[in-house]
Amino acid sequence: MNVQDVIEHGAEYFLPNLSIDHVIIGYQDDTLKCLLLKVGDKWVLPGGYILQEESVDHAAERILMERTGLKRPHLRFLSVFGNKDRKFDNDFKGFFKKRGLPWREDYWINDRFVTLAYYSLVNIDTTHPVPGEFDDAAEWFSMDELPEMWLDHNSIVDTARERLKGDIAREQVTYNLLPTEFTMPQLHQLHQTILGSKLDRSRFQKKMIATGMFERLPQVVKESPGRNPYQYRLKKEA
Amino acid sequence: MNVQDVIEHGAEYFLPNLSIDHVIIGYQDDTLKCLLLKVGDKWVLPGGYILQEESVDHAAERILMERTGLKRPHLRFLSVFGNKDRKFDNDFKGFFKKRGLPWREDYWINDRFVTLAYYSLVNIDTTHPVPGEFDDAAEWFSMDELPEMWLDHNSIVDTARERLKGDIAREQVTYNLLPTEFTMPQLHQLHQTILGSKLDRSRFQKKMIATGMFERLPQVVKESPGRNPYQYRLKKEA
DNA sequence: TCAAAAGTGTTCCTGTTACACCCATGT
DNA sequence: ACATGGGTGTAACAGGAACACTTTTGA
Repeated sequence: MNVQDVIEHGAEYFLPNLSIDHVIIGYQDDTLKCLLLKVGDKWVLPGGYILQEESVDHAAERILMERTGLKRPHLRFLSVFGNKDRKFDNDFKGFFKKRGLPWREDYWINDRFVTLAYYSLVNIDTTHPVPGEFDDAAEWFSMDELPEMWLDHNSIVDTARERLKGDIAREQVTYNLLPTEFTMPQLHQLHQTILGSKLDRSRFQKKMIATGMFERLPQVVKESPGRNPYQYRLKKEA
Repeated sequence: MNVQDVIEHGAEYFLPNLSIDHVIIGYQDDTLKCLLLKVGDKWVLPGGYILQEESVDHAAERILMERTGLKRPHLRFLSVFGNKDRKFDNDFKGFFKKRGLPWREDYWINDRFVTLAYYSLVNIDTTHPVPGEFDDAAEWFSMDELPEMWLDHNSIVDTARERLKGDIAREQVTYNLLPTEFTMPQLHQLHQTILGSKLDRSRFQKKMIATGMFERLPQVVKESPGRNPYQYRLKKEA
């Protein structure tokens, strides 16, 4: 479905005034990053609309899959963003002009939208972004240095970052951000990056191993100076 | 706005396909109760629609206030319910028949609706339910013995009950369910009711007092057999 | 004075904190 | 050999769990 089709016929297929946005979080170079798409001059979160005969959950997974190809991601509801003046008309106006397409005030996508925001944790190396019809580019940005984004998308990202901090204290899900095989020092550094504070290395390691979620692989990898760490991976559930 | 107005003109004022539902939780006779409204032959959660020029947050508070008169309730987002076949047409059909009103398939309220569910904790004695135009009655039901409800409203209540269990472990908000002055034994019993399990009385009391959130009132109340408990109330924030 | 209810204390145990110490490897 | 980084151990402490003890009241 190309841009013109979405504008003209989208209202027949999608629920109006309701959208889904994804904060897709990855980890690279000791930095938390999220996937953004360039639309016109600014950036947006990967998102989409809900089909009229489709559940919200299904739409969230479908949209994420369309942009990343991921089938079983760690996907979690973040929050509702529903300000009364949440309209993209100005942003779309610039986008249409840049594309040389006609723009009309009464396009359904110019309406006020309530969005359901989700966040997901992905391995950046195995995620292959697929820009959509509206997107001029797809890029990973440090969550601490975001470009100018449409409307409230900046604050959606900030909300996700805060939420992640709280969530890792309760549940072990961060391994989603690493390759399937990883070392404890890597996991340790990741947690420190998420929390933005130091964690006792010794205690962290024992705590992680004590969860019983990970199995140690006999292999060791050689690197530079010090001792070689073990690798771990998630235990398969029985 | 009466029923006929809502049906005929609601689509001009409200966002389509999106609703808000409230699980309003109170506590009475050692039981968690929630406020339900009778519409036709079955019961529904108090709810409503979002005005086109109104934020979602504002709508949630407005709707709650319309049905309870409460201005500053403990209000919390619960979850999105968005099954693909979430339509109330059959339920509305029965309701219209019972009221002797004409019913048409294409009424906007018969469309598929995604709902944003909230839960709130209120003091049952100071909450005065106000039935709306659609409602034949308003009643408090034990959350463990719900009547037959429209569509998925039963499971929304169940979700709220589960959520509450988790939330009280993290934050002290349960005092919202009690009068402004209460005793530790009362608070203790409330927590046991919410969790559905026994809590060590001694430890509970010390833990609550240790939070420093409550101030002890010198007064004591006389009752029956045993010793008279102190009363407590929430400390005013500085 | 006895049972019941409320307040306080004691003991045990677990998990957290902050280190110290021991291994392995590259320079 | 030594600095660096990874793995394990230990002592001090805080908080949770289970239960005993004391105080106050009505019958």
